[in-house]
Amino acid sequence: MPGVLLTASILPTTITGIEIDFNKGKGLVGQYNITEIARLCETSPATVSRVLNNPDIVAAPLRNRIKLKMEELGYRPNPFASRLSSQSRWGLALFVFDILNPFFALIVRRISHLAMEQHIPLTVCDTENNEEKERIYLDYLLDNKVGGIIFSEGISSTTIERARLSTETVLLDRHFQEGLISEVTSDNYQGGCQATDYLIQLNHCNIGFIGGPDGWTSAEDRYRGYRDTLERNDIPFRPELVYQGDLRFESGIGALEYFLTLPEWPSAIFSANDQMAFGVLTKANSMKISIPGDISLVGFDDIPLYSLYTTKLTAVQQNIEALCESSFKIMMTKISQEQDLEGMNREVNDRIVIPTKLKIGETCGKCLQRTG
Amino acid sequence: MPGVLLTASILPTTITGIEIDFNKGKGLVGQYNITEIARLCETSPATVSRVLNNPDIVAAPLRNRIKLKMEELGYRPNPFASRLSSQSRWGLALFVFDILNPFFALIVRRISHLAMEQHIPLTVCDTENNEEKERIYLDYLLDNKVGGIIFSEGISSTTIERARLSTETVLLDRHFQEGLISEVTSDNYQGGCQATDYLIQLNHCNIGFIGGPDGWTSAEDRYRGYRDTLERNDIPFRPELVYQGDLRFESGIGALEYFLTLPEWPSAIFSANDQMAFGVLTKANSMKISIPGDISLVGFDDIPLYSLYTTKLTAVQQNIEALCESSFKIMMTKISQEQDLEGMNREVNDRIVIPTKLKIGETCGKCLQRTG
DNA sequence: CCCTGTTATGAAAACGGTTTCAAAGTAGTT
DNA sequence: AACTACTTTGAAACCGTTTTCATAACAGGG
Repeated sequence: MPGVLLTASILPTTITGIEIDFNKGKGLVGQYNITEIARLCETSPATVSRVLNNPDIVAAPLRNRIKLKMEELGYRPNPFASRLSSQSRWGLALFVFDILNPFFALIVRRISHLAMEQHIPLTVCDTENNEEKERIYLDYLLDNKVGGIIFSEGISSTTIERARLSTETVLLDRHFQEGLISEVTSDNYQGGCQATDYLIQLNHCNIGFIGGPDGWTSAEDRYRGYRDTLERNDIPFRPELVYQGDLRFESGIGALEYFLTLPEWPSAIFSANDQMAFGVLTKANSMKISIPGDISLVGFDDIPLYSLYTTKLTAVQQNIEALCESSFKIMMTKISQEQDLEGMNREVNDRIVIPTKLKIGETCGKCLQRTG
Repeated sequence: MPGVLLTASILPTTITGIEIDFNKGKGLVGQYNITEIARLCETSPATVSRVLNNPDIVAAPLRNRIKLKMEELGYRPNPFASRLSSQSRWGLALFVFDILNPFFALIVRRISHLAMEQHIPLTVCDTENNEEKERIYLDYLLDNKVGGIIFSEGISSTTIERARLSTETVLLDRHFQEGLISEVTSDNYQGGCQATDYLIQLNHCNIGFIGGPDGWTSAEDRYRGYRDTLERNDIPFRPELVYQGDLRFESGIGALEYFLTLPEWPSAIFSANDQMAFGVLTKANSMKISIPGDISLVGFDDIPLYSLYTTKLTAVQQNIEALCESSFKIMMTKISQEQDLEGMNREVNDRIVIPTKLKIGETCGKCLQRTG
C-alpha cells in the first residue's frame, strides 16, 4: 500500500542487504495453506485455488463449503506463492519529489485513497530530488512486478524512460517526450495567462515572475503563459524580472530579496507555486512591505491549507482532485486493457487537460502609477 | 512499499480484489533465472543461490565467475520465489496518522531515509485516523511477512495489539500498555513542565492549555506536566482553561475562539503541538489580538518550517532526529536478535526517553497584572 | 442407447528460488 | 597409507500457489 513505500531486495547492481530469518518466533500467522484447506474439505488444491480466483466455475455446494472453511480458519493465501506462480503484475506506485510540500502531500493522500478503495496496494516513493533514490525505488518496483507507476513533477527522465519500458506509466501534471506516455495536467499555460492577465487588468506592467527549476514542465508552461500574455498586451518582457526558484518556501524569500535589489521594484509578483508565494508573503511581512499595498502577489496551486493563514493568497487554482482521479482512472484503464487486448493498442496515449481557475484572495491591488 | 503503499491481496475478510495479468506485454524484464545462470556457469542453482546469500562459502574462482555472469546479464533474483522458499520476514512499516502534519511528514522522511540506507523497504501507512484503513494495511503487511512495524501516535490499540502478536513492534513517541512494547519517546512530561514553568516565571497564572484527543499519550504527558507544574507553584488548576483539540491547525483556531468567550481571558496559552499553536497565532492575527502583547503562546514540537514564518513561535523542542534514529536502531536490534536468539529474550523491551528543550521565540511576554 | 458437448474436478507440472543432505575433494595427523 | 576433519559442490526436496490437461459426470439430441 501506500506503501507503498518497500522491497525484497532493494539493491543497487550488487545483491546484498540484510535478510532476516525468524522461523521460530512470533509466527502464529499463516498456519494454513491451500493444501491443508483442500484436505479438510476433501477436495484438491486446484479447486480451492479456483474458489479464490474464479469462484463461479466451481459448483455452489463445494464452493460454499470451501469458503466457509477458509473463513473459519482465517486462512490467508500466501502472496509470494501466488505471485510467483501467476507471474502477474500487481500494485501501483506513485513517485513524488518532496512529500513535505503540501501540494504533493495532497496528491499522495488522494491517490492512496483511490488505490485503497480498489484494494490495490500503493507504494509511495519520496525521492527527495535524488536520482540514486529514484533508481533504488524503481529497481525495487520492477523486481516486484509493479502494475503501474504514476509520476509527478520532479522525477528524472532517466527513471521515467526506464519505467516506461517495463511497466504501465502515467504522468501527473507534467509532460514527457511528446505523446510517449499518457498524461493528465492542469492547464498550466492557461493558468499562467490568467494570473498575468489579472495583474495587467489591475494596471500592473512591472510584473515579476518566480519560476521553477529547469525541466519542470508545469512551471515552464506557467512561464510561457506569463510571457505570452505580456506580449499580447504589448508589455515588454524584462528578463531581470524573472527569478528562478526551486518551488520551496525559502525560495520565495530569496526571490523577494532579489526583487528588492532591482532599481525599480516590480509592482506585482506572480509565483509559479503557492509555497514560494507564501515565502514572499512572510518575508514581506517581516520587512514591513505591504502586500498588496506595495506589491501585489499571485500564487499557483491554491493549497487549501494556505487559505487559512493570515492573508488570503490570490492564486490560480489547480483541481487536485480531478488531476488525481483522472490519472488514476487512466492507469486503471491501461491496466485492464493489458488484460484484454494483450498490448494491441499500447501506443494510444491519453492526454487530459484540466482547466484552472483564478481564485481572488487579498493579495492583489490596483497599480496606481504606471511605469516602464 | 514504500512501500507505500500496498498489497498482494489487501482485502478484508473476504478474498477479492482486481488481479491483473499481463504476461504478454512489456515484460522484457526478468529474463534470467537462477537455473539459467547456473547452466551458463556450468554449476548448480544451489551454488548460485549461495553466491547470492552467503558468498563466503563458495570458492573464490567459481564465485567470481558467477558474480560476473550475473552482472553481465543484469540478473535480478525474483523476490517472490526467494521469499516463498526462505520463509523469511523482511521489510519495515511505519504507521502515521496524518501525513499532512509536518511533524509526521518529518518522521516519515527521516525513517524512510534510514531504511533506505540499509536497503530495507519501508511501507508508509497513512491511516487518516481510520481504523478500517489500519486493518487493511495491517492485513497486507502481515500477509507479506513484514519484518517489523513502527507505530507513531494516533493508531488504535486494536491494531497495535494485533501487530505485536505477529511481528516486531516499536513505539515512536507514544506509550502502549506498560512495558509490552519497546518505546522511544520525548520527555513529554518534562516538556509540559518546561513550558508551564517558563510561563509562570513570566508572571502568568492564567494559563490556557490546548490538549490532544483522548488516548494520545504524548499529549496526555504534556498535560500532566502542565497540571503538576501549576500545582507545584500553588496556582489553582481551572478546568475551563483546558480545551481539547485534535492537534490540527483548525483546532487552534477553535481553541482561541473558545478562550475568548471566557469572562477572563487566559494571559497565556500552552498548546500541545505547533500546528494548533500556529492556528492560534493566525486567528489572533486576523482578530488583531496581539501575541505576545495580549496573550503569550507556547507550542510543542518546534517544527523547523514554522520557525520561518512571520512570528517565531516559542516552543518546546522535540528532537525528531533522535526519536527516529533511536526507534529505528531498536527495531534493527530486535530484528537481528530474532535471528540469533530465536525469541529467548523476547520480553526485554527498551524504553528510551529523549529530553526536550524549551526554545524561546517571540510569542511570549511578561504578564503585567496578576489575576486569579 | 449412443454420441456429443458441456461442466466440475483432480493430478501433476510449473513458478524461481532456498536448504538439506550426501558425496567428493583436500589437507593435516599419525 | 589410513584416518579424520573440513571445505566445496550438486541432487533433490520443498515453499504455496496457479494452470494445463485429462477425466469423469452429466445433459441433451437423435
